[in-house]
Amino acid sequence: MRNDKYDFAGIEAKWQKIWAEEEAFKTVEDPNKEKYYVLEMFPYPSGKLHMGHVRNYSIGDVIARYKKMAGYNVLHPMGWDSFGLPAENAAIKNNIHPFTWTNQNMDDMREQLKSLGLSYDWDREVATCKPDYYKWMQWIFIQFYKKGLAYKKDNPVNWCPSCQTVLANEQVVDGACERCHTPVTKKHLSQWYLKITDYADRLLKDLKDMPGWPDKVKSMQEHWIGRSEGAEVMFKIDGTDKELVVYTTRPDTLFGVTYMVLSPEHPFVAELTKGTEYEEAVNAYVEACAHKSELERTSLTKEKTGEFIGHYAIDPVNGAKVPIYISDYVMMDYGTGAIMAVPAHDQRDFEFAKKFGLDIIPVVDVPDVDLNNLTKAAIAEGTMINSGEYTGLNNKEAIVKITEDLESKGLGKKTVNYKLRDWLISRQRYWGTPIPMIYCDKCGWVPEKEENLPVLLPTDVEFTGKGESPLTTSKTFRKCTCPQCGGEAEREIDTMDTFLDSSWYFLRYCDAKNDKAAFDPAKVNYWMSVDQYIGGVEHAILHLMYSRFFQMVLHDLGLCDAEEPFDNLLTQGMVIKGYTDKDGNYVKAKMSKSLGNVVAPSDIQAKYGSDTARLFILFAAPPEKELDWSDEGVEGSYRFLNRVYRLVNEYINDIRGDETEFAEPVCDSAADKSLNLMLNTAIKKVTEDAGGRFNFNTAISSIMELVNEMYKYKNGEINKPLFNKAIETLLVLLNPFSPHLTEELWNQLGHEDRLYNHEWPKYDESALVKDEIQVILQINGKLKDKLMMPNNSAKEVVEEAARASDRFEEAVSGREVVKVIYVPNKIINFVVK
RNA sequence: GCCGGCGUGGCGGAAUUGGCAGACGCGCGGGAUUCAAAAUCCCGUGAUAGCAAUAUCGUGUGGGUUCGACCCCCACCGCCGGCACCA
Repeated sequence: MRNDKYDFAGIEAKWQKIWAEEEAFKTVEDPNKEKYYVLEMFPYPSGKLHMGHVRNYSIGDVIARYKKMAGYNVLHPMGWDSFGLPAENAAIKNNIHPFTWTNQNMDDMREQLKSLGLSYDWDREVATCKPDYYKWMQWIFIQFYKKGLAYKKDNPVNWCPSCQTVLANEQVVDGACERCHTPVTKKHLSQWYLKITDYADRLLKDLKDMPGWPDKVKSMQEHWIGRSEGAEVMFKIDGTDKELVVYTTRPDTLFGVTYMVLSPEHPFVAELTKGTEYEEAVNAYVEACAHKSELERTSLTKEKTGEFIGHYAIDPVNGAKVPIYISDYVMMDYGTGAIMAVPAHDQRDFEFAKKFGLDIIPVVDVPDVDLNNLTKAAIAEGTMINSGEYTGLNNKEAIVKITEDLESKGLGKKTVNYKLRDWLISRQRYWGTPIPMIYCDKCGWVPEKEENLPVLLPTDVEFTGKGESPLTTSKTFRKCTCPQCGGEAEREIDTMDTFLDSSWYFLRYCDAKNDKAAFDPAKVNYWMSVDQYIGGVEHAILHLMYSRFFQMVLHDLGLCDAEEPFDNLLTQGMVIKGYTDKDGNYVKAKMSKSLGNVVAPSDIQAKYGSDTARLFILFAAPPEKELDWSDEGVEGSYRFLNRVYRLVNEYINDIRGDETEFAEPVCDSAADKSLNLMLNTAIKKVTEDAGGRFNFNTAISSIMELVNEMYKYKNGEINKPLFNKAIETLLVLLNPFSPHLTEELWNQLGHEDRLYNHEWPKYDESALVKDEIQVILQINGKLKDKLMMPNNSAKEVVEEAARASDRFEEAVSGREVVKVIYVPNKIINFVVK
C-alpha cells in the first residue's frame, strides 16, 4: 500500500473536526503574552469562494499559524461584509429576501473556508448585515454627527442611472459606475456626507511614517488626497460690486492673465447674465453641460468650448481689464470654481485662448523656449518678465513675494487645496445600515436616541430597483416621533454606503459579542493595531483610506489608542491563467467567467485536497506578484506532499524500529553533517522567509531541498536520532503551509500534542558553520576554479592554494598579477595584465 | 501628461549587503523498476563550439562606475497598474 496516494479527503475532514472540537484557534486576551493581529480583508458573501480568496486566506493563515507556533497570542478572525447591492438584485430577480439570500451564502462560504483548514477564531465572526453589528454602526454614525463630522447637504452628486443610486467620487471610474460601468450623470440631491476633508492633512502626513505599507498604495492615497499649495486671489468685477475669488498655484503669472473662466455651475453665472443679451447663449451652454456625462466632460482630447458672459474682471496687480468666460474645463467642486487664465503658462488656458483668439502674454522667461512663438504653454521654471516690480526675480521667489504682497493688501491669501472631497454616504438602497437620523419640522435633523438603537431595517418593503430608496415603500418605517420634541417626524429613508461597515470591522473583531458597546476600549487597545493586513490592491484608496479616517476619528473620540489601523499591509497579486483566445493566441488574464479561464477552488480541493491547493498557491509566486495558475504546477505540489507522506511512512514502518525516545543526535559521518546542515539551513530559511519577509515560495523550496536531501540520505547509513529529528522538524516546518497532512503524520509518529500548538524550531548556529568552505577563484572577475578551504582561511593561505590550482597558470598564461582581492569565505580574484 | 512597478532559460520563479546567474518547481531527455503501462526512484537539462577537459556568449537596449554589476549611475525601449481639464 506504500505507493498509494495519501487519503487527503479523510485526513483533512478528520483534522478539521478535531481542531473545531479542541477549539484550537480560540483566542483570549492575555496581557502576559505578546499579541499578534493578522487580518485578511473580509469577503462579500457572494456564495462562492474564488482563487483570489484562497490566495488571500492562505497567506494570512500561514502567517497566523507561524506566529502562533512562534509563541504569539494570535488574533485571526473572519467575518462578512454582508450588506450590498447583489443581495438586493437577487431579491428582485428571484423574489427572495436579501437576508435569506445573504444568510445562505454566508453559511455556504463558511463551510468552504473551514474546508481549507484556515485557523480562524470563529467565535469572533461578524456579519455587517446583522442588527448586533449595524446597531453599533449607527451608534458610531451618531458620534460622528455629534462631533460635526456628518452633515446633510444639497449638492450635485454622481448618479448611476442603472443602479439607481448615488456614488461616492471614489466609486466613479473613468466617468462610469465602478460596478455596472454605466456612464455617471449629475443629479441634485440632499445627501449625507462625512467630513473626511477635515482629516486630509493627517491622512497625508501619517503616510510619511508608514514603512510597513507598500509605496504603491501610499503614493495612490497621496495622489487621491491631492494636496496643493497656492493662493486665493480677489478680482473685482468691473461695473458691479462683486468680487471674484480664484484659486491658483501660480500667483507669479498674475501679470499674464488675459481672461477669466467660471465653471458653468458657478453661482455668479446667472446673476451676471440675467436680463442681458448674453443670457440666452450662456443658459444654453450651461444646460448643455448639465446633460453631459462625466466621461464626456472630462475627456482630454475634447476641444475647448465656452461662452463670454459680457463682463470683465480687474487684475489686482496691474489693473488690466480681462473678459470673463464660462467653460466646462473648470470644475465647480475644486478650488473656488473659478480661475484666472494664463495661456502663456497653462496648457488648458493656451488651448482655450487659441480657439477664442485671446491674448497670450508671457511673464516667465523659460530657458530654451521661444516666447514670441509659443506652440504650447511654457510650464517650466524661469525668470520673471513683463511683471512690474517683480521682473527679474526667479518665478519661485515671485510666487512667495506676490502672495505676501496680496495678503498685506487684503487682495489674496495663501491657501491649501485638496482633491479629496467629503465622503458622500447616502445610498438609495434597501440592503444597508439605515441612517439613524430623523427629520422634524420644528427641530430639523435629529439623531435617533441611542437607547432606541438599532433602527431596524423594515421587512415590509418592495424591491423594484427603481427610483427612491425601497424603505419608502414600508408602511411602518418612515413615520416616527421626534426624539427631541416628541412631535411627528420622519426617518431618513436612505441607507449607508457599505464602505462604512467595513471601516471599523477590525475593531469589532476585538470584542465581537459586546452588546453594551461597539467594543471595549481595553480589548481594542490590547489587540490594535492590526499587525499584518492582507488583501487586494483594488482597495488601495477606498477601503484603506476610509478605515484610516475612522480609526483617527474613533481615536479622537477617546475610544481607542491607535491612530492608524494597519501597521503592515500586504497587497496580494491577482490570480491569472493563460487561455487561447479566438484568434488562437495564448494570452494570460485575470480569471473570469467570460474568458472561460476560471479554476474553481472546490474542483482543486476535490482532486488534490486543500493542503495541495494551499501549498501550490503559496509556492507558485511571491505573494504580492501575479500568480500564474498552472495545472501541472498543482500536480507538482501534490507530488511533493505524497513524497513527504511516503518518506514519513517508510521511516515509521521500515527505519525507526521500536524507539519512542531519541537522544540529541551526534553527527559523525560526512553524510550526517551534510543532512544536519541542510536541516538547519531549512529551519533558518523557513523562519526568515515565512515568518519575516513573507516569501513563502522560497520557504517552501527550502523544505523541498530538505526532503530531497533526506531521500538521498536514507540510501546510506542512517543515524536514527538525526533522521528522526529531520523527520519531525520537516513536519513542523511544513505545518503552516499544509496543516492537515503534517498534523496527521505527526500523530502517526505517536505524538500526543498537536502541531498547531507546537513550538517553532530554532536552528543551531554551529551546524550552519561548515568546516570547509568553497572559495571561488577568479581571474579578472571570471570564474576559473572552486577551492575547498578551511573556514575563515587567511588571505595568504587561500592565495597559495589558488596559485597551486591547475587552472591558475593556464588562465594567467604568463601575464602579470597586479592585484589580489580576497573576500573571506567567498572569493579570491586575481587582476592580471 | 504625471505617479508607481516590472523586464532573468521552453515556463513559474531564485540570487536577502555589489561577490559561483538560473535555487526550487513545471516541462523535456535518458536510465532503473514492470510482461507492459501508470505510479515511483535515480541522472541530465541557458545558448554556441567540442568526444571531452574546456572556451566564448548570456539577466530588455546602449553607455558608465568597479578587481568584480541581474544588483549602483546616465540615456533609451517595452509591458503592467494607478491618477488625470484639479487651475
